Amino acid sequence: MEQTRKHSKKRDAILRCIQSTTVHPSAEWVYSQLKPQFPDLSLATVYRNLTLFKQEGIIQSLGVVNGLERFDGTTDPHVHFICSQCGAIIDLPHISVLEDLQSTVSKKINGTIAGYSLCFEGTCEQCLQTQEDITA
Amino acid sequence: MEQTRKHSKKRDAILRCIQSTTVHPSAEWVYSQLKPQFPDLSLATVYRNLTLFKQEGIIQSLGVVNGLERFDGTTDPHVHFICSQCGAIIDLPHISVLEDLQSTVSKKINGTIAGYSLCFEGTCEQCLQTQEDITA
DNA sequence: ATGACTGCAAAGACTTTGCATCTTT
DNA sequence: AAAGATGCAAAGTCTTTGCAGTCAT
Repeated sequence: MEQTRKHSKKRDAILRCIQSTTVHPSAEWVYSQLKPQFPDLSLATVYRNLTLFKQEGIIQSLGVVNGLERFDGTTDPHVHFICSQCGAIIDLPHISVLEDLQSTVSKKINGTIAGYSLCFEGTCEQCLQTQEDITA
Repeated sequence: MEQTRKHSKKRDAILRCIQSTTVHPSAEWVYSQLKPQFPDLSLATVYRNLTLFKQEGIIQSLGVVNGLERFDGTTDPHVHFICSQCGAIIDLPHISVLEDLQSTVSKKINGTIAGYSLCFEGTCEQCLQTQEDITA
């Protein structure tokens, strides 16, 4: 039997939550956002639905930062900046040069490319600011 | 008191191991490689030293793939390809276009950039081959 | 009603840590 | 000797899973 999807308010809320933020949240973050509205929400449900969305390809995983998997409500490949101090993940506007790279790369490895992730790492503006404050 | 580093055969071996392979290994992989040569080696030691090398900046972490953190004995930022089927991480020759991007990005975010990681994802040649074999 | 969805708690998987012991200097 | 390094096992974290109850169709 084919698995038929049923409607679920919590699932909807989880998806809406991740799609309406720019923080590239972890499961825990989504959970804590929705908990007030759904007092009986379980973290397991968040994990289960996030996994589901990933499989369906409507969200993407950005990998693990400081032990927590981070998600992106957007599915198209794009560029991120991760602050190595606070773990913030900041979106950067699409950089078109990569289109060319993609075809170059697929030829080089003789494989197929499903997507890419270009990630810069360093210290974000806010953390630089904080440092200054402390040093001052 | 300043922590003085002492010499350790196992540490040396761990570093040599990760520096002399192109597989971008996990801690477990390094452990299993060295275990025959050091029967009393502990996985904890591998983890501890890997963490140490990371802090010293002589190796880099490529993030978590299928639940396992993967390392690279090389520290300079470069491009990788990850096979989403088998988890293989393949090095790709440096792509110079990124130099320009880096400065563009640092201006955009008003932060400092320590490095980047450009990662393509898809199916590697070997896995494509395997699929053909199965389908055939 | 039927099958999917969920909460809860237990189980898992990977990594870290405490402590006694062994090594290096 | 003194201080770091290691093995072992226990503890931690994040994530997944089993199961019984709940909700959507």
